[in-house]
Amino acid sequence: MSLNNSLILGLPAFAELSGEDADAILASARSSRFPKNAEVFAQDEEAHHFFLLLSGHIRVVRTMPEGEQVIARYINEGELFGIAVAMGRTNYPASAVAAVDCVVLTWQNKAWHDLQSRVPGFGANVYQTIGTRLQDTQSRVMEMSTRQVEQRIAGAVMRLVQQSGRKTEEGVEIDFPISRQDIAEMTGTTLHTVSRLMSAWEEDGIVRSGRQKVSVTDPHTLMLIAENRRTK
Amino acid sequence: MSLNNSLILGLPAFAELSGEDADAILASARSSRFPKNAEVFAQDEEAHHFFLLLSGHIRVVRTMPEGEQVIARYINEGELFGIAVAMGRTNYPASAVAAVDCVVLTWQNKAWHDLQSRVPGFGANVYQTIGTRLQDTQSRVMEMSTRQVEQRIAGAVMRLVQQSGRKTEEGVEIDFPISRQDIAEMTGTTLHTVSRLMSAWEEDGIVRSGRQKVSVTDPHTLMLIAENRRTK
DNA sequence: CGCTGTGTTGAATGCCGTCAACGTCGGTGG
DNA sequence: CCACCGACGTTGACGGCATTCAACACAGCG
Repeated sequence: MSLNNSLILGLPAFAELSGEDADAILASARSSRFPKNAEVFAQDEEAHHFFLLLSGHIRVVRTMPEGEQVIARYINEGELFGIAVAMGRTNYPASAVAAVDCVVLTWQNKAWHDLQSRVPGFGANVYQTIGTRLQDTQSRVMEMSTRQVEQRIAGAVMRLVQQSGRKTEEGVEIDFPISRQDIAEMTGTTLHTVSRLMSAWEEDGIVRSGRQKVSVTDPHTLMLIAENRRTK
Repeated sequence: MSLNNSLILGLPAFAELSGEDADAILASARSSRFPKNAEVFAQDEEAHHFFLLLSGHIRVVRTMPEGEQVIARYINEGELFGIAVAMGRTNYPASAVAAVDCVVLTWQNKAWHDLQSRVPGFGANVYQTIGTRLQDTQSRVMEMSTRQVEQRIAGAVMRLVQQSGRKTEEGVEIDFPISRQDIAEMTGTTLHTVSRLMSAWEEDGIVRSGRQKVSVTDPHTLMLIAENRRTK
């Protein structure tokens, strides 16, 4: 047996699943390793598969005709991604790139129906996931419409440490490599502005950051900045 | 019989539906009229119903804690809306307001399961709708990240006339009342900037507009502006 | 040891938001 | 009918935030 069912039994998408059903589901999946910066799938490519991230972090990126890139989201361990099939799409609307070395489960689209019928609550869970992503994206539109750059960057960094933070001796660190350019592509600004603001925050002891690395040492103040309630 | 099944038989969400099934589905629905500016449901309110717009236009609005508003989308005739139940949400994430006098079909959430099992392709159609809305929202994020205000406004106006346009003798007119403020809330800018730019476009013979009314007389040039390819 | 990717910082420009004032339309009530 | 009032629209002046342009520093890697 190649894959152990304990890989998926703890995940929300496969809650309430029996051990033997889990084995059957894993039998139809393929496990693969993607080294850092490898592309799991490419934007506009025909969507024949869907994926589950077992370990690592995936960056989902949309590229415009003129070449500008926007980071749609980061995928965390245990999340489904590339689920074009669930939305009735035939092509991937974005690319998925490994932010670090990753392990990924891959299914063919034709296994979708089997998963829906075999796993209780799978469909509901998936559609809730999509719904959550829609709400997150709407919130991002609101943030870009109503907040200025410093608040948006602070909010983005807060969200990253909340959902992918790792405690260290100097605060909470985003546990994958992330550049100024990446943060700029998440917030609709430039790497220059990100660099300037993060330098200022470092002066004030709010963050510690370096090459592709960001730690938050004073989450409280950073949250105040995100809400534009900081008392200078 | 209070509702005629021809009301819904032509709609994409109810494709491949038999006449008697349609009758049964309508029997579980309630039809109501909402005058202009009436609220169909309110943001954060518990979601007990979902809706289908039979006629009119609905504006979906999200309000921030500080009071700023953002228009998430406009709903056209024949579209489902307020489908929190399909995303596993218990509250509405936005408000829905009638942009003109509207006729709306309302179901209780408990009718959701019945519709899914009785109508072939209903589930797939709904999830495709949600998927499309997610992609649209992502595109909006990209647009706000990479284009400047004039291009964004041009793009928004083009989309409005494409999906809700009505031919008149002086071009294609958006067939519901829309103010400068509304357009600003769709594009993340201010009513002042919208007014200035639309005045300039009117000078150039690209649009004709007045109180809560916008007609596009030169769609080609407006599209060029949206793509930042206009030769001044 | 050079090269590429990443990060920092200064200076100048300009887009567009803010503030302000005024004009106009349409509905409403006396 | 007309006067009033609120919603909507226009336009000018000003200024600030953030981009743009530029130059340099530093790290990791082959």
